Amino acid sequence: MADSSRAAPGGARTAGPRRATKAPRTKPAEVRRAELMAAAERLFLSQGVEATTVAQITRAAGVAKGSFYLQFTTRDELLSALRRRFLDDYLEELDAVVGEVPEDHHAARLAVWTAVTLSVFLDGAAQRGLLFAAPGDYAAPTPASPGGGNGAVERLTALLEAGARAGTWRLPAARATAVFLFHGLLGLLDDRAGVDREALEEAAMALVERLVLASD
Amino acid sequence: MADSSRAAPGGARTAGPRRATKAPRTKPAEVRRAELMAAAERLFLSQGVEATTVAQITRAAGVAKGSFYLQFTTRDELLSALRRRFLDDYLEELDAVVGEVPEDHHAARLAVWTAVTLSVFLDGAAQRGLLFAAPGDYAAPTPASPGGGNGAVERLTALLEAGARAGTWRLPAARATAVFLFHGLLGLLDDRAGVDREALEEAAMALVERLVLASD
Amino acid sequence: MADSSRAAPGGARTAGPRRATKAPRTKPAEVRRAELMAAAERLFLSQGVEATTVAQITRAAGVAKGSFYLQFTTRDELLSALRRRFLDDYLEELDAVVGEVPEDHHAARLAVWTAVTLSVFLDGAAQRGLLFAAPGDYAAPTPASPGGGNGAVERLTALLEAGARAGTWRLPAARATAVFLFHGLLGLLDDRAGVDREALEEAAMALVERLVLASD
Amino acid sequence: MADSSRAAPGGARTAGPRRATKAPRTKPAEVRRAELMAAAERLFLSQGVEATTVAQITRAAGVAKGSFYLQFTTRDELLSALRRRFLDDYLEELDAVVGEVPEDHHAARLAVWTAVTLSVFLDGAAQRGLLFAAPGDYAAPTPASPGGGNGAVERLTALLEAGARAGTWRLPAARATAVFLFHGLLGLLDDRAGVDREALEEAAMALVERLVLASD
DNA sequence: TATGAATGAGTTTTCATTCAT
DNA sequence: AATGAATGAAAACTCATTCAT
Repeated sequence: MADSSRAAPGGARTAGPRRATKAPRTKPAEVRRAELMAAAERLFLSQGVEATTVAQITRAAGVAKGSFYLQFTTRDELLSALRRRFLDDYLEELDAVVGEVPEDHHAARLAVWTAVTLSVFLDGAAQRGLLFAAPGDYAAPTPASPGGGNGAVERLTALLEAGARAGTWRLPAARATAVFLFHGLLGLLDDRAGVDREALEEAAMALVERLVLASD
Repeated sequence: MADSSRAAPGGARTAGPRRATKAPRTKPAEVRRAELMAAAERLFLSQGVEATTVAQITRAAGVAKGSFYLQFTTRDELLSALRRRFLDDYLEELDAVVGEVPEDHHAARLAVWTAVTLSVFLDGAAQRGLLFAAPGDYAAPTPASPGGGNGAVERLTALLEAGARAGTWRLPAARATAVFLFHGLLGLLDDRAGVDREALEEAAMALVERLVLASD
Repeated sequence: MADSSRAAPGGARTAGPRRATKAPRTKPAEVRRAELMAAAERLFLSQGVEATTVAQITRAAGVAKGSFYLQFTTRDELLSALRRRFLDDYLEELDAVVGEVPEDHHAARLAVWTAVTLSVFLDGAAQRGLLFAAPGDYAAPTPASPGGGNGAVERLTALLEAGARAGTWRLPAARATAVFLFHGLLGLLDDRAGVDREALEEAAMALVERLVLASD
Repeated sequence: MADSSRAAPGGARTAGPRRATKAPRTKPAEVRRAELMAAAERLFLSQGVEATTVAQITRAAGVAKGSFYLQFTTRDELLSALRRRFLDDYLEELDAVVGEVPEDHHAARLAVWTAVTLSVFLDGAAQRGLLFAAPGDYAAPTPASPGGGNGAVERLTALLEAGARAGTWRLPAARATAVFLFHGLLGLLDDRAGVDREALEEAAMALVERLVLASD
């Protein structure tokens, strides 16, 4: 602030005792960014998003506070980046795996959609709560916010409609079913107290089948 | 902090000449507490929990900042109180309304459970996101956090099990079904973009029936 | 920031060993404000405006940092307040003292204007540089910023015009003369190296007379 | 840091095949310094000194941040350099132009001094406020700060004294008059609201004459 | 010489909580 | 019980300066 009373910063290493090999202090932006995101993810998980400060993140990442702002303009931007990355990965996997199933195997596609969703949110369980805390975060893109929605429900809706058209199942409201199904699944994940993965997957699959394939 | 039904302290009223008409500055703790909670609820709804300060709450409630701490030891305590109250009201209504249906009318009980849940969360839609933001907030009481759980899933589980025992429906995993159903329902609420209440209730009911009454 | 990880502040006195008499920790806003302004003025004087931090000001005023923001919404607001107060005082004195001289004693009015200006800026010498650092701070109110100007030049211009109309002096451009005179005076103040007050006033007066009463 | 006229280092140019056309990355220190100063001047003008960061300056100059510190040890040093350069140019022109007037034409010398000062500060108007913001920046070198002073007042003082000795005018206090005159002039520049250059110069000249040549 | 990633002290501002009246 | 001035511990973000490459 002052013209002439600015402190003279100093070097100061982070830690590391020797640096025998290389360990360049200066890393590619990509790497730094990834390290910060990883550190943040860990902290968000253990303390919650709100309780985590930029200082903690940089400390955990082993960089100075200022370095954070070399990668993100804002604490919030990090959050968005985390969200986006998680979603992108999820949707990418969804598309890849579902894409391998022949288009007219609707039931199989549904099973695969469910399995992938379950597995992604199981592994990234934490992200789920961390990144989609606000109600509406899973919501469909509305005219008001066309960027909304997360893609998963949209894909599922399309899948359900295709199956309905083909007569694989009968569904009065594909979109509502998709939403119900998606959230039901996530709820299951939230709730899994002492339930092992196997059992969880089995139960989930059964419920999905009941819901979609119900003869009624 | 005190009980609840305490007469408005007006010792000086009978004798003292001034302040004949004005409302008593000293209100029963219960009333103050309720006023603060109401103010907080309003603010949380319009601005979000994080963005609402104690100062704003007391201003809105028309009391001094210090008075807040006469009713709540902490800002967080207010949040808990709000949560607890919402849940208690919900569960109370659930018990009351479901209780009116004969014990052996399982399908009717399920329908009523659904209708009440839907209606409560529709009206208190906002609270939902405000008060149950963290993952696990709906979860069952675990050994780790025995205070967890919200009772709704537990009641639904019991209801589903009773119906299964009676043969009204067949369910391999009552608890999982209850969880799935509950979250699916909430998801539907989150997602309702331009859907009117009627349609929402109808769709929800249909889905619940499909899930539970599925012939399989 | 976090919902539940806020630090619990503590009391902590400022200093004062005993507090035998009264010294209420809680002072009227007016007083606190004045104390902060006084402290700021002192610091601005010795270190410059830019180099002075809010922390320094509150420390000097013997209050906690937060107390600053009870009186000023912003560091800049303090600056404005300081400016405004200085100007108001100056103009008030100008009006009061000049007002005592009969309206048609133009030369006397000019002398009084000069004396007051000199004395005010001598005593508040520092403010001058502190508060009117930006070029244009003394400027006339323009159509663009009608609030601009400091009033002193305007008053002087009117005074000079009156004298010209009365034939006390002849002036081709009253406004320009006023501006020139005002800044010349301030320059003198800036420059006074080892010159005592008496001498300064005498020299200033002589110059003003030369400039305005020049027979030419 | 080096001299100034150094051939563009192009040792590799004759042999190496690449970079045949592009400008040399390595420029003489003088040039770099000048480019940085130019960029800084531009930014200071448009945003203010305080608001301009080293990063902005280097970006505008098309060099890396680190290169700044190859030319200036400090941000403040750049400011000094800018100040010094402006003053040097001004004084140089003053000496050159005034020097062309015969030594005994005191009135003419004064007129020329005024014209040059006016013109320099009119063109470099902005620098004025940017570089001489602090009070005392125009002041005479004092025993306390012997580096102070800007030379202009000193030259004017000498000029006025010479004229007084020659009887061209009578001045009780040459130094005070010089200071008054100099600041009066600058004030005029500051104040010029909608006044064109011509009119400004005319008014200034008239005031200077009144002040110095006053019959009194 | 040139680079720009990295540093970290320092700044303003916010706000839960306390406590003297 | 009620008040609201006072507190001070953070938090987010900036930026002059350094230094390994």
